[in-house]
Amino acid sequence: MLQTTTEMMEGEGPTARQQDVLDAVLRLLVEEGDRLTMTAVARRASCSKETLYKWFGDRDGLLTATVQWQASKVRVPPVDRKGLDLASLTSSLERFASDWLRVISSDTSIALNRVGVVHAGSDKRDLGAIVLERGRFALGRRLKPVLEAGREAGLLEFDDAETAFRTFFGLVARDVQIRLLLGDRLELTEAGIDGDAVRATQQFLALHGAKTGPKAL
Amino acid sequence: MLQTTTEMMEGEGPTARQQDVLDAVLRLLVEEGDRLTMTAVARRASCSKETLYKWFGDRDGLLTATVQWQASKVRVPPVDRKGLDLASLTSSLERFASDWLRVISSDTSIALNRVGVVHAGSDKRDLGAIVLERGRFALGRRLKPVLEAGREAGLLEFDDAETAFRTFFGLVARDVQIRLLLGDRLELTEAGIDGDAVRATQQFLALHGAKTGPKAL
DNA sequence: ACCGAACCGTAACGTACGGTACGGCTTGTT
DNA sequence: AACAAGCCGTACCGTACGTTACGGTTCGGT
Repeated sequence: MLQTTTEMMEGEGPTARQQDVLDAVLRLLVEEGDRLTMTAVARRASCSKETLYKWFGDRDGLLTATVQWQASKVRVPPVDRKGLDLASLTSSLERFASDWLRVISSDTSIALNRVGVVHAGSDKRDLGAIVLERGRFALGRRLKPVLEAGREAGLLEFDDAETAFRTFFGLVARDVQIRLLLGDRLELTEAGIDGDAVRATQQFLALHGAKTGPKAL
Repeated sequence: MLQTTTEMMEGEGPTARQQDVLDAVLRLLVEEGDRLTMTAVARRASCSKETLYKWFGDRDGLLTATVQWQASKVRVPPVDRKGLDLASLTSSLERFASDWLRVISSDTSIALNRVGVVHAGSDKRDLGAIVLERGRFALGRRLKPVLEAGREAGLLEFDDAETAFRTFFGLVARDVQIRLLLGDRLELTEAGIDGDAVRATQQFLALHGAKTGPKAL
């Protein structure tokens, strides 16, 4: 409720102790869903509620900080645009696909997306927007340069990178995310994920691969 | 809380008056999200809370009845498997795709899916399972016979109908559902939906269309 | 006309939880 | 040693909401 800087809002990230608290929130979010209480957080993190409110302002502030904290932990392996050939492009796409599948099927991602969906349903749209921004849109920003590099190298053909990305997204995610969010017990094995990544990549290449030479599959 | 038949649980569907109540819940769910209160429902539906509890048992019972009621309203236009050629198959798929896009982008669907996601996050997994069952899985059951008819007619090629359906699902829905659930203002015009349906269908045919004769696109 | 069932509107109850206040402990500073 | 700051644990407050209870009204059956 306080507009005045309640800490955290400022530049530098959370302190080590605050990170511990946020990790506790994350774990609790996985276990309890959105009905976690401030009391439970305080108990789990071995801190007082007073401290929680001093650091994060209110419950929403705590959840927001948690979402951002988790998002900041996702590291982005940069893609080298040099020496791009079909093999390296293929493996890049497969890599993106399997990484993404692993992310969206993780407990934390599911819990965070649930929180985002809940908040998007209230008037507080912030959390949903953050999850979207750090998830789906961040992925798009990372992948589009790869697609465009592929096009410049004559390996891919498409008009709009955004549209091409969305096709790739659909081929990779399919019904996985909505099923997991709705509670479907969908067991994704390592091998299954890798297989799906290969399949999605091949399908994408079949749709957008340059028609020069014999296409794979 | 009552285990004894609290009405509704039995065979016949809700009475006309009960349907009015459920429609009110639906409207309220669209407006308020999951934070609708029993008091608000009673006021909106012009009925007493006592009646709500008598008819639906408790809050979850009311929500469950609402989800099932909405799901039962979706009518299924049967697909004729006779005289299947590429043109009719294509238009069937396009029809499915545009119908589906219209459903998942509707206010009621978004609200209902949000409720399902929320409940899937609690221990009450029922609502999520129902939404999944009446949504994604119902679509699969409806579409798979069409795909298999297309295969028998020599128009499609695939090993597993389930896998083929999931590909189609991904090509149609892409990132639309998760974006809407997370609160993204995604304006889907009629023309845009129809265009996406055509695109998804063409992509699906490019991947799974029989290799006899020149393929479209 | 009378009776009972169903139902409406509202008031009341109990509880869970967000948020606040406070006493005591630890740690670092002078 | 004395003091201040920061924080933990706990008790407390106010409120929102699920649930129950009840008086009054409508309505179909006899």
